[in-house]
Amino acid sequence: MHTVKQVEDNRQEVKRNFIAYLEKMNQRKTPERFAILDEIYMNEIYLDKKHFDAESLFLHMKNNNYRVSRATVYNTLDLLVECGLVTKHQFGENITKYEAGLGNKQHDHLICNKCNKVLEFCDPRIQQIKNMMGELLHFEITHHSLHLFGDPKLDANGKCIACEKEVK
Amino acid sequence: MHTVKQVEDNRQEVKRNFIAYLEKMNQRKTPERFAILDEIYMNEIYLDKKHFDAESLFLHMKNNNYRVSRATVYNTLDLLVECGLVTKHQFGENITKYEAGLGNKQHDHLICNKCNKVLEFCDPRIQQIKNMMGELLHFEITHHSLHLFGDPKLDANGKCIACEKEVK
DNA sequence: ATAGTTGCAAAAGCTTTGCAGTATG
DNA sequence: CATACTGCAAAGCTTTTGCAACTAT
Repeated sequence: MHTVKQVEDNRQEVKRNFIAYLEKMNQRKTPERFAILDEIYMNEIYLDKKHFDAESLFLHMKNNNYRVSRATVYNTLDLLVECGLVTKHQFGENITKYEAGLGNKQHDHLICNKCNKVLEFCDPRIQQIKNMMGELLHFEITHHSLHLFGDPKLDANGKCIACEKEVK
Repeated sequence: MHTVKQVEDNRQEVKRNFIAYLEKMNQRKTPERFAILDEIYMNEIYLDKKHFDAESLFLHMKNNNYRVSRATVYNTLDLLVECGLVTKHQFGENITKYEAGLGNKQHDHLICNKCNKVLEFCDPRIQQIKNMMGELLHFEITHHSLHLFGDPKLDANGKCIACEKEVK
C-alpha cells in the first residue's frame, strides 16, 4: 500500500464493501456512516493509527467540525465490525480498541502496562496450540485472542523503548 | 481436595499466604479482608463457583448480613490478586471475573461458541512465546490472556462431547 | 410519505474517589 | 494514639437508551 493509486483503490474497495453490506442488511447509506468510515480510513493510511477507540474517533471528528454524535459513532462501529471492515479488541478492563483494516495478516497483541500502547506480533506456535487443543478437547477452533501484557524496558535516559516517552 | 481435613488445610494455607502478604506490605489485617477471603474460599469449595464477579461477591455478603462496602470488596480483591490468591480475568467487554485458587497451575481457556462453557488447558509453548516476544519487543511480560473459541464436535447422537448437551 | 437514523442528554453499569469516622498496630 | 482502613455516597468513564427531529428511499 504505497502509491496514490493503491491507496485510492483500497479506499474504494473498502467503501464498496460497506455499501454492499448496508444494502444487504437494508440499512441506509447515511453521510455520517461514510464520514466515519473515511475518518477511520484516513487515520490508518495517513496517521498510521491502526488502533483507536470510539471516543478519540468521535473527538477527532468533532474537532474537524464534523457534526456527529457518540451514539452514531458507536452504532457505525458496530456495523463496520459486523461486516468485517473493522475488528474490535478488548485490551483491558476499560480499554476497547478498534482496528481498521481489511484482510490483515493474523496477528496478536502486546499491550504496554504503562501507556496502553499496542504492539503486534505473529508467532506460528499459536496456530499449533489451536490445532492441538482443538483436537484434544474435541473442538473446531474458529478464532482466538491472545494478549500479552508487560512493562516496557527503558533506555539509558529512562524512556520507554517502545513509545519513546518518559515512564514513571 | 476432598476430605474435610484437606479442605481445612487448604483454607489455612490460603489464609497464611494472605497474612504473610499483608505483613510484608505493612497492610492491616482487618476483619473485612478475612471475611472476603473466606467468602471467596467458601464459594469455591462448597458452591463450586470458581469464577465470580465483584458485585455478586458484594451482594452475597450483604445478603448474609455481613456489613461491607463495594469499595472494600474491590480493594481487597486487588490485594488478593496482587498476592496471587485470586486471578482476574477479562472475559468480555464488561465481564470482569475473578477466579479463586492458590497456585493453580497456569492455564488458558477454550470457550464454546455454542454454549459459552469454559474449558481449561495448559500449553508450555505459550510461555515460550511470552519469553521470546518480551525479548524481541523489549518488554518484561507480566501476564497474558489467551482465549480459544470453537465449535464443539458432536457425538453420534448429535450431542456436544464437551457439555453432553444437544447442540442446535 | 414513512420508517430508519441522528443528535442530544440523560441513564446505565461498573469501578474509583473523597471524606468523616473507626479501629489496627 | 497515629494513621491506615472502612462505609457511604458521589463522581468517573465508557457505552447505551429514549425521544423528538430529520432524512434516505
